[in-house]
Amino acid sequence: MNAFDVLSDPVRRRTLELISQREHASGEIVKVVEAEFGISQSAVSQHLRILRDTGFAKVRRDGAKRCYEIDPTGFDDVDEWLDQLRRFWASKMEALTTEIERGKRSGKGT
Amino acid sequence: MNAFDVLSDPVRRRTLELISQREHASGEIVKVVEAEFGISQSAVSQHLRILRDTGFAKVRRDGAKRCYEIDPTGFDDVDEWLDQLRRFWASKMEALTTEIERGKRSGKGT
DNA sequence: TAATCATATTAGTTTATGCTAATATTACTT
DNA sequence: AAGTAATATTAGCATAAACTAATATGATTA
Repeated sequence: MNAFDVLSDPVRRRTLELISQREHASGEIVKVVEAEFGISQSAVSQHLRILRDTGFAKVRRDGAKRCYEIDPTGFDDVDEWLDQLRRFWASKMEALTTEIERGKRSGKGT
Repeated sequence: MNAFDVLSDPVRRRTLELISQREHASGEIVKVVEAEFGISQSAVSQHLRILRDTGFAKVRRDGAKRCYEIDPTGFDDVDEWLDQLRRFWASKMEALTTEIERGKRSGKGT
């Protein structure tokens, strides 16, 4: 599953919000998400698996509990793609700015 | 449709790559996407509509042609969400760094 | 104005993904 | 060891979203 597919789900985004603040046990995430989205423990667990498999979350065992924390790795592809895209339109804007400056210097208004 | 949903489709991402570099007529986008993904003009047109409706693309009429260019507006939600998330784990990392520094000063290893 | 080109829209089908229900696994407690 | 708690997994169902085929719209050309 693609990094953008991962982020396209609201439950997964909410989960990432939670574990980006501090480590959360699976059960804690289930409680919040169950309350806000009305879905089952099973559903949450399946989302957690996706977050693990795609490098968005790391797990630590604490007895029977599993503690999830954010893993920045998953965001690398997203960042790279967004940055690459922005490089183009940033350079386009720069060209526009240059054009405007040129206009100003030759006294042709803003 | 959510901004992340928009970006979760590979055809839409490819389209955004194209129009971030320079304006493209609908037909040009269809050609590229048809070659790379093997989908119809209709499908591409439907994707273009989504990009318009969600603030990722702007259109200019040029006779019968429609010229698409990137609209940064659509990325605002994405940026905001990512930034917000990062603020948390950045501050966590900062705390960690501080902790490490403290260890160093009190001579307890790296 | 008829024909054609460029693009958009609609209806209906297919498919991927998210969900539930049930069950399995693993660890802790008594 | 049995019972319980915490979490994961699996199978099957439901639905949203992507696609095709057909058609509509709007601009250009003959």
